[in-house]
Amino acid sequence: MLTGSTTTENRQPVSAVQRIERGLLEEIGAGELAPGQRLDEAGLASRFGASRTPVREALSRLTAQGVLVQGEKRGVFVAEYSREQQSQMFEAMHEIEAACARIVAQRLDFLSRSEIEAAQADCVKAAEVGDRTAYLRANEAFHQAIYKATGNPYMAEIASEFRQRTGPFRAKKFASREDLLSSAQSHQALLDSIFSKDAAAASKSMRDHMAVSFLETLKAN
Amino acid sequence: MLTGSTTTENRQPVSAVQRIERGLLEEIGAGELAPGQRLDEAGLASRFGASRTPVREALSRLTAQGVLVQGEKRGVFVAEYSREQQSQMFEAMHEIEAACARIVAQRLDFLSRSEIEAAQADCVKAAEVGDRTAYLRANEAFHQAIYKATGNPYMAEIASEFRQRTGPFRAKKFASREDLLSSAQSHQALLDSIFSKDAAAASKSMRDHMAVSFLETLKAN
DNA sequence: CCCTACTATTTTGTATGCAAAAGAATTTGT
DNA sequence: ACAAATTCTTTTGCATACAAAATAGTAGGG
Repeated sequence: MLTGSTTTENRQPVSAVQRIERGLLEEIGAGELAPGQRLDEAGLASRFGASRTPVREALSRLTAQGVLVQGEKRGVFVAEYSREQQSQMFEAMHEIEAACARIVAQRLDFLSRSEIEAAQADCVKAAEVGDRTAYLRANEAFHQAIYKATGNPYMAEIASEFRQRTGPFRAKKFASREDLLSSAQSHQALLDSIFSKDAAAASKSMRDHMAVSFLETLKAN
Repeated sequence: MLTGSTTTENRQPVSAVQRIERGLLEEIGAGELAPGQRLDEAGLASRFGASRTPVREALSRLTAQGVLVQGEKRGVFVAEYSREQQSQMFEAMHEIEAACARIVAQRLDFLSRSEIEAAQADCVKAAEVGDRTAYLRANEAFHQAIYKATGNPYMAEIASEFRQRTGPFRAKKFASREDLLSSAQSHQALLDSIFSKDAAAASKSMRDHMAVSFLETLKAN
């Protein structure tokens, strides 16, 4: 969304701050750093082979982005959310995703349609062989292709950020091959409505998709 | 949105980082720091009576939030947006605001209705006496009351952040007493539809309100 | 006058040290 | 045995110094 990018777009050396920030984001997204877990400046400095200064800066940036939270007096923790908060986050996410679907239905062009279809084909392939890791990656790419097709970087960024935040608990619903196949099938229904260019239908279809997704996520957590 | 809060909720001393971050946010919002303007670590350190360390941290946090952007090789600048980017930002803002209106129409209760009405009364009062500063403040409070009424802090936070980002160029449309009155009147139409509890009408009404708002902003800039 | 090379200056990223605050452990008193 | 006080340790926020990178300024040559 309105957050700064941590991707290196130019050929600049990656600063220690960026390395640490990125490394932590990956660990949080992968569930290696659990919600509520405390992060330790000195330990991280040692782990990432840097001094406390860039560690502090990376931690501070991540608190500014809401990924980490600062304790009242001391300590920085991985943000955790109650069930109610998760539900509110999903609600907001539903709204954003539905808006994205509507916008895409209105402004779909040949290129973005192709990109979305390619991403869906990857989802289907990964689901059929029951490759969970590949499916998670393909699923993300699928949704990213939809965001890109909005042609609005701000919509794309908000949506991406919600996906990142909800990623760890969302990932738990993809336990079996059947789960993967079901998800990929759900995508197809969604795409049919988007490709119909009926904005209202696309929006509704995305809401339905997200609602099912949320229920499955609740069951899996 | 999903950014960390910079408000001090407990009785903790305000750190230099927080002071600097807040000070810069205020200056940007007030237009005292113009889009594209370069910020200078040493100058800020001197200005805020601190060393470079907290200045760097504050700047880094604000780049993480997208309020500032880092130059390719050096320098930190106030983020600036092309007309197209502003348009995209407004589009995203329209979606969020329309979603907020719909949610409020669905879940309005006595307390939130009262709060919104009180905020609108302040807008009307400020508009009638032609007090621009008071109107800007009341207008923000009005929109904040709507966000609060969603009962969803994530929706509220995204919406607030868009308002903060678009604030400087939006403020320019409130030049005369007539502008203020017109805006306050537009609010009333919006509220009628929200208070009707018709979610679709509320959503549409907010879209209309935002569309007019955007056109006026274009004219004033 | 323009271009290149060199030097000086500025900016950036980070390491280290220090003081204050907070928390944990130990000691003392009842 | 328990509570309060004291001491020790850890954490936090920040200042300062240093080295590397980037930029600006100057001199010399064509």
